[in-house]
Amino acid sequence: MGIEARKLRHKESLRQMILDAARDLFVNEGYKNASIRKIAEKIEYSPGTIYSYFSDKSELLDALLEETFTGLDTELRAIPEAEPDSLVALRRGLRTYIEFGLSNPNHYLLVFVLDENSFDSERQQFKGKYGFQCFDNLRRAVARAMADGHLVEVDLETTSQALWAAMHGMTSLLISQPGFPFVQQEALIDRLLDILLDGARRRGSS
Amino acid sequence: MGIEARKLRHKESLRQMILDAARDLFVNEGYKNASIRKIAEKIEYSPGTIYSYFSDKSELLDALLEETFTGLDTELRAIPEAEPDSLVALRRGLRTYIEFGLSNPNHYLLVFVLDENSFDSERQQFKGKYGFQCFDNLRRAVARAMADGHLVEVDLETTSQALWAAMHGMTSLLISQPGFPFVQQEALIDRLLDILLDGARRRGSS
DNA sequence: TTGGAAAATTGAACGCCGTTCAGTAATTTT
DNA sequence: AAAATTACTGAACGGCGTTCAATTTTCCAA
Repeated sequence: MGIEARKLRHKESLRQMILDAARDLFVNEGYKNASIRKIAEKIEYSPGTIYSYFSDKSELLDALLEETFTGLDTELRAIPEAEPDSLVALRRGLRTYIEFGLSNPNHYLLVFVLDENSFDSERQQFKGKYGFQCFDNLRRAVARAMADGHLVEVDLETTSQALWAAMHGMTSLLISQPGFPFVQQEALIDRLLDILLDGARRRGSS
Repeated sequence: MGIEARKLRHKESLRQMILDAARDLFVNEGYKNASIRKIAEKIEYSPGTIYSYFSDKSELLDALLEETFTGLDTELRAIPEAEPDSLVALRRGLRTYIEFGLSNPNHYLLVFVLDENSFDSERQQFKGKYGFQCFDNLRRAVARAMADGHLVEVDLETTSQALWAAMHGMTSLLISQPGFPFVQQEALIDRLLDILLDGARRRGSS
């Protein structure tokens, strides 16, 4: 059995080597510019070998996305446990989402923005999986803030989706339009959060 | 002189043929999948000919973007003249923006989302030009609503950028995540507009 | 009308790409 | 030691954006 185990360990380690090389190239040169040949050269194997570990280039991408987004999900899950005030927790969740995107711009864009075939709905669905998982965290945070009377109880799903859209917009603009003369980033994010939480807040108590 | 004019007209018409064929392919198959060879075949010329009218593939794209976005700019410019209530005008402008994006998804994504080289800042700047032009319309609408006392007078630029980000987010999510179980589109857009305009509104009068 | 210059167009060629697969090398089993 | 299984190679395929020498077409002066 030790032999089987070693073989398996070797396969695993090569698989990880491929992933590491791929991440480096995807992040630094973008998905399109990172060629299978370059990845193969980096790990000193032939291009063909990669295809016995991953069925195609986009499966490499999927594996990396899963790794990265699992991290965000963990971060988001921790917030409601650490923060008793549900409105503060919601705000922190929204900020965390944006900051994750800004720290992992390539990964973020690849999950939330279609740029390739347009069709291929099978894979598109899969790509989105991680996004939908993270969205659940947002929905729970909104639900809690509504239950606590902080937010007006307009349809939970609609409100959550509207907030997500706004977050996504801020994140993707900051990433993909670096040439635009944005005001100071922190102030801009705070202003959007102010507007959103104010606009969704239950009136009458203040 | 009539000869020169005819030659020029012919060059113009071939240029337009190329653009028409390119638009068709860019929109229907996406920028990446639309190859110069396919465009050439469509107009029954050789691939090389296209390069005596456009310096490269992305210049084709730029020309198409300019055509399309000039249309949006015109639409947006017309709103403040037609709508006396500045708050209603602002809302209509925001809606127009989203609807334009939804009607021209490929063009929208190509202007507002980077997906290619990541670097190449020269062209990135140029691509954004149209977006920035449209942003001016939003800023003017916000300024007017502030001047009329409808919105709280927090920094104009910051508020405008925050609203733009939210719009962009809704637009690009609806375009690029067709697999997500969104609630009814109209209701979702309205809810976001409600939240935003409520969150930015001057308090105390209601 | 015609000859030659100027302009327009061609299409083969270059160096990339993702992907496949017959063949070879390495390893394990018998 | 031979056979069988596994891992890996790298040439090859068809496609891409782009270039450019060669060719065709168009124009005007002689």
